[in-house]
Amino acid sequence: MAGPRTVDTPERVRDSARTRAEILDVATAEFAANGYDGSRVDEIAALTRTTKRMIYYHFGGKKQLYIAVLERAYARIRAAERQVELDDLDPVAAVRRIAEVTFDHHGAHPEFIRLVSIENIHHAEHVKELVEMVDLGGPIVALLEDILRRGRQEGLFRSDADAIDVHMMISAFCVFRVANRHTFGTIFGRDLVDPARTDHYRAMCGDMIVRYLAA
Amino acid sequence: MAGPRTVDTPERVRDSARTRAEILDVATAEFAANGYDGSRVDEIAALTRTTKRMIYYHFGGKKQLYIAVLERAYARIRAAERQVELDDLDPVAAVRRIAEVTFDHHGAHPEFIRLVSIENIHHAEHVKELVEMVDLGGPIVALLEDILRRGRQEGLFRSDADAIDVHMMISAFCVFRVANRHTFGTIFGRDLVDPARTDHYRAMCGDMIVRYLAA
Amino acid sequence: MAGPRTVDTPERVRDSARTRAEILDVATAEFAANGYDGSRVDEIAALTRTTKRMIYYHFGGKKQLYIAVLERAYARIRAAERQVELDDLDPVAAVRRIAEVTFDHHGAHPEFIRLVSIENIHHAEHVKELVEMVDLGGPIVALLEDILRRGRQEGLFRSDADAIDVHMMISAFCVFRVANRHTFGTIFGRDLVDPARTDHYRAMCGDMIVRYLAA
Amino acid sequence: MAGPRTVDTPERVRDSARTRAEILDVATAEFAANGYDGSRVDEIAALTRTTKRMIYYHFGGKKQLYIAVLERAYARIRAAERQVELDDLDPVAAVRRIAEVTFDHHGAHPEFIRLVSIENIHHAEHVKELVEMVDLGGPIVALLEDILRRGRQEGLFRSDADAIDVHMMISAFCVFRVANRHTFGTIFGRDLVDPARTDHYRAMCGDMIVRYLAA
DNA sequence: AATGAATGAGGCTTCATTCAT
DNA sequence: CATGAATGAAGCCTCATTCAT
Repeated sequence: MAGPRTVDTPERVRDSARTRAEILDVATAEFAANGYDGSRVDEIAALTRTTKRMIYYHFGGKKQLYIAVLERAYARIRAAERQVELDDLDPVAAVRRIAEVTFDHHGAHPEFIRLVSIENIHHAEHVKELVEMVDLGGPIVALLEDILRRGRQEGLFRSDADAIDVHMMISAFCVFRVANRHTFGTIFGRDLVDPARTDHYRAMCGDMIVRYLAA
Repeated sequence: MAGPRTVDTPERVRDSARTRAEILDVATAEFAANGYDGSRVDEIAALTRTTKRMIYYHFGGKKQLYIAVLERAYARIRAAERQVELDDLDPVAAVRRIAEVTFDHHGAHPEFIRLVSIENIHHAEHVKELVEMVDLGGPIVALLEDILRRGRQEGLFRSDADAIDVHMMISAFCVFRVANRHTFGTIFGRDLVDPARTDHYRAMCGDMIVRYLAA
Repeated sequence: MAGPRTVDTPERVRDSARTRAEILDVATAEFAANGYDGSRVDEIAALTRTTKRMIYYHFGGKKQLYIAVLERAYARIRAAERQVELDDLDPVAAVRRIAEVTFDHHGAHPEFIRLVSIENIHHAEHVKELVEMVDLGGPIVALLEDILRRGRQEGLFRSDADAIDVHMMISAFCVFRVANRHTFGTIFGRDLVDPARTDHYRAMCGDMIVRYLAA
Repeated sequence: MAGPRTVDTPERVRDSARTRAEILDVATAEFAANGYDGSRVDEIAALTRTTKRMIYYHFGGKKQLYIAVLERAYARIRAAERQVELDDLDPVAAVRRIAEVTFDHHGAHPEFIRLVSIENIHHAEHVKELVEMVDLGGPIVALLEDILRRGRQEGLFRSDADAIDVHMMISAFCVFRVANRHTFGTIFGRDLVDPARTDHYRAMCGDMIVRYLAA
């Protein structure tokens, strides 16, 4: 008699995870490229090795797929923030380091920036669902609060410095560079993500926040 | 005593212009609210006193209507920029004034900011068409270049200050506050456009650019 | 007091006729080019120096305009047939002459041929209306009957020769050459209306009918 | 005893093919009846057991459906031509047989003739696409060339006889009878496809080509 | 876990025609 | 005779989703 196929289940599971991941990859690219309404379930399926039915099987529908895409994208930037090492840096250098990490992450992940823009077009309705499950903002705010406290204690930072404000200013610069590169480039003839100018803008971002915070 | 209707624009013409304007108003709101793909020509027409057919008569189609909306929105911010008066201001005050005008315009016109975000989702393809007809960026750049030159001559500004960069930094702050208010507010629990915080952020924007530029 | 404008009416009338003629010219070209359903009232009007309103004023609507076009086209071929002179020709030469006149007329008026094709697509519904007003076929049939009678009497033509059949055979050849030139040319790589081959086909048409009729 | 369903084509596939065929049947009738522009996708769908959506699923659009209709119609006449058997016929009889086969095919397939007329209204743009994929004219021309060669060798046919010309003359007669029956019948009061006259016209067609070719 | 076929609602666009001036 | 604006019906097409196997 044939023995039971004990190895079977794990492989199926692994295939399942792989299928999910592949769908998420393609969907991320599509949603980032075309927006939510501009993306097509058919097209996403066609770019996958699986079929459209699988999207419904694994995710339930277009909207849930989009949320899953968003969740994974936010998870990745949280991971990046978690890996910043700045224990031995003085407050000023630490803030600059955070600005640079944000700058580089956003530069490296334009599709994430686009997803955030798309989310805002949709009044963040999907992120609202995410936030009920995960704390997206806590870590970076906690990090900044610690640095700012030290900086204020040492008399290096202005007394009204606020962690969320600082994060906002850094994000504004880093997000705008990527999110608005097309209109800005078209109108002003300057490509904000031109590699030749990356160092310039990274320094500019650091200068901006450091000078703003100076006591 | 004033006579009746001194301007002799024929009724027809006025009605036509009014119809166009009404469609543009509604379309601006719809496109800003739902994005390009998320907006419905039927819905735009329903919110108008005219019919769907008129949209095609006056504009030609959904895309051309969207471009017309975009054009009018950009025309308005150019008009706002043109009205800034800063002849008698010293360079530092002038830059701060420009930052504040931008800040206030964007705060007052969130639908414009949303249209710009939508444009970037579409890789600025429509703005590219606009730019072939109108110079959207020239005026503000010229204005800033003049101020920066004066500031550098007086030793007030850092020597590497660049007009387009300055405009970018100001825009980043002012655009982000409005464009990303939903995700930011959801994640960090802070409403960036809360009227109670408007003065704070306007000052923050001015500080940011003034300090960045300081020699 | 100003005198009455006595010369006015005649001019208006002449302009009216000219307007009608211009519309008919354009409409003939359009209907022949695109078929009835494929033609656009807007387009016809745009190609005219008048406006769309005039089409409705002068003709009543698209369908009536089409009928007017058809009527004028048929009137012209009747005129051509009327001008054939063959009193002094023997029956054989006369038949050949008629074939050649038909051949040349159809070759010179492809738009007429196309209108006839279009009419057949529409089951000749409009020609049926025309026929109630004008006798479109009588003249040519009478002409042929006369020739055939003489030919039979002289023992030159086969005894079962029939005028309508003869006209049909000639028409088939002359109409097909023009009406089906596009599919035929595409499939067989031969342009049936190539000027270099016109003489060849004209002779072929004459041979065909003369030999068919031979006793 | 016959076994049940010996061919194991899956149900799905058969259903798909049946759906396609049903749509093609209906579409052929509609396009032949109303022309391309006069036909309605909605109407075609309504006359089917499937829905309008399926037309787009299986064919892609109205135009592609029309091309598919055309392709099938041409495939059928090629098949008819292929089945002519005339190995043992002398050249004269062979040419007459070909004329008769064409005559009978066209008489039996008026919808094909109408499609060809419609194609010519559209300047054969769709047939041009077809011709890139299939050789529509080659077979019949090859057949005729062979017969003409034999006839010339035997001194039966005139020396300038050309295969494409012969095909054209036959086609002209057979196509005209069907394609122009409505205008011709209306104008001359004679129904060219009246069954009572079929034999007469078939013989007339044969006579025409045989006499034209005679040495 | 996978697949081709099917579906219904709704999207954008176009047309012939008429109205007000 | 002339004109720009307006209309309503209807056309073609696309989408997210589900069914049968």
